[in-house]
Amino acid sequence: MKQISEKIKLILSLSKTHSIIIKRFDSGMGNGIGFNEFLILFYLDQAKEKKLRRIDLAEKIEMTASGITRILLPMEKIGLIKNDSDTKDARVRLVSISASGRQKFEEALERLNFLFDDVLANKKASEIKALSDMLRQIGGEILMS
Amino acid sequence: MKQISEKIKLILSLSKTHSIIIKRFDSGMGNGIGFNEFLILFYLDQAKEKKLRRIDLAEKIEMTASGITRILLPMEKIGLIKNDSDTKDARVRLVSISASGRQKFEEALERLNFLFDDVLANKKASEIKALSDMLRQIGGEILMS
DNA sequence: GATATATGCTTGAGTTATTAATTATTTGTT
DNA sequence: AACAAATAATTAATAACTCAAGCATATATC
Repeated sequence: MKQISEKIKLILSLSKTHSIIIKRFDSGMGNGIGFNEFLILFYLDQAKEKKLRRIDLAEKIEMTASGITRILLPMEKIGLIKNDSDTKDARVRLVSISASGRQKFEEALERLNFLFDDVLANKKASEIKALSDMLRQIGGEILMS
Repeated sequence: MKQISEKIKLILSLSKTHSIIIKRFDSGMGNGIGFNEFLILFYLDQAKEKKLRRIDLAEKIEMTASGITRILLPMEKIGLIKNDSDTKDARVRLVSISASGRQKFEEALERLNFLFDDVLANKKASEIKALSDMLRQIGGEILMS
């Protein structure tokens, strides 16, 4: 039996759990939106009145600018987001969340919170925070390596 | 500013770090194979002389049977895996890793280990194990919820 | 102030996955 | 034994992304 390091096991665990979460989100509990659409609405909601450039959105959700163009198109069509031009830079197309987009987002957020209330019921707040921080750190380290 | 729960932050962290890992793996460090191909080779390597059914592979890597069919086709063509039929059940097509597949896998594994030696350099073994266990637990909880 | 280079975004083509339907075979029921 | 239901795998159609190229605009350099 080949010995598999704990580092590799970590990657496998992370990958598997990620797949499970995305699958669950996309099949029903996402309130009609996919996980990446949820992420977009999240960052737009965080930005509040401020608008985001497509390129910034791309960086935040680890997607290409091309992918952003394509995912935003139907989102605008069904009124989840709004487009604006930048007065300072004509190349830029700013994106902001609409009222109905914010509502849809908040509903999805609530469902996600409910699910994880159950899933993480036996975890201490400190544990959750520690796990979260560690994951972020790892991501940062990879980007810098 | 809307308050975002630690639970949601955890999902965001997990998702982001996952994206970063996959991106890094698929662009170069995977030794020519993609992350899902790596996962397939991993489980086949673990199984050693035992062969796996496509459906089992699908479950292990959280992919559909259809996806497995498509990803295995080119892998067989370039000789990373081998196909066999089951003597007991004619519906089944068993898959096993080839010698060259094992070599390719071990090279990718080594690179991944090197990368994470750096990335996790400041983490204790116990921390890594704890993180890994917690992620697996969460995945399990979601499946049961 | 003209020209080279960089940046933001979109588009066409290709890739990789999914879902729904189909085929082949096995298992269970009467 | 006959037939219904379940299971393993594939296929066709579709979805969601990527990469490479291109267009428009902005910035820097001479």
